[in-house]
Amino acid sequence: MSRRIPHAELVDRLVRNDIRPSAQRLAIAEYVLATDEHPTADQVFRKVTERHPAVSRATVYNTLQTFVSKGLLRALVLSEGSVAYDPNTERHHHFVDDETGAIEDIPWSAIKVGRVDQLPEIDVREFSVVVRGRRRAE
Amino acid sequence: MSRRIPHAELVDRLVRNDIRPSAQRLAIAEYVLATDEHPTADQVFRKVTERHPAVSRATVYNTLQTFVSKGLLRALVLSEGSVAYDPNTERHHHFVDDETGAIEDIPWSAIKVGRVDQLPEIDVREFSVVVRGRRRAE
DNA sequence: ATCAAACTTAGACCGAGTCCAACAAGCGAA
DNA sequence: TTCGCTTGTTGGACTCGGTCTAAGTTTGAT
Repeated sequence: MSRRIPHAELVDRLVRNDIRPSAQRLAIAEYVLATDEHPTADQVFRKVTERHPAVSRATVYNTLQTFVSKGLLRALVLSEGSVAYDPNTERHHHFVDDETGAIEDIPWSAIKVGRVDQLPEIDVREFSVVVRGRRRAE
Repeated sequence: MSRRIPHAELVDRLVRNDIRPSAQRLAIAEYVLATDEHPTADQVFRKVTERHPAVSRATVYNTLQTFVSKGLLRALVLSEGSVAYDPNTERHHHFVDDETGAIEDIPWSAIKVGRVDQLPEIDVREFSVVVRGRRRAE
């Protein structure tokens, strides 16, 4: 997976979301907006600096936060230890593999959840189901 | 909330779960098994050492892991930053307050979730709904 | 060309959590 | 009892994810 996104399209996505398309941000976007790996910030840092060694840690962290605040990424708090980033900003659920710790998306339609907005005392902003288990041997 | 658990009952719960009731473990259990605060490991450490200053950080972390592996606690990965512990080991969902970051339990019966065990390719060990939002002003 | 705002950098710093080597306690066997 | 093994505890060093800061660079508007 993780199709390559054409440069022009990346620039366009940043600009449309009010983010100046600096070289560093494009380098980060190139990886993180295309991946399906749910990387942590540090994994993004390592991956990006493979190709662009000059990009600093602070820039990666700042940029990820910018992307989240502009809606290009979601921050997930599902994995042990650190926050993971998910370029799939549509509603979906998550599966966490017990063996590997890997996070995968589950389509919204695959699980029915009822009554969440009828909870008294809570203004629901969002909700999702987190499933933990293991991949079934095929 | 957070009723005091009698000493004898604490000892009994540890013993029944194959955990030797050392003084340190009891000091930790006394707080963490009775609280409804969903503390992080470090919060447990600080709370316990208020009363028992000699207990070391390593012991707290070790003990919490022991308690989790023996089923006295659940480890939650919901809060920003670190793992939180929940003495409520019955099935329940969680609500994370956007403003305060506080985690609260939602009764299992309050939300209906369908079709989770019919997911192809996944052996489901557990699942729960995480709701994020804010407490409604009363 | 100038200047301010936005951006990036390296490295210091922080705090949560783990690791380790040494010490202490608990417990069964003789 | 004492011996010796296992289990538990300690504190300090260490790691690692992440933040902060001060200084330098780039950008875009004028």
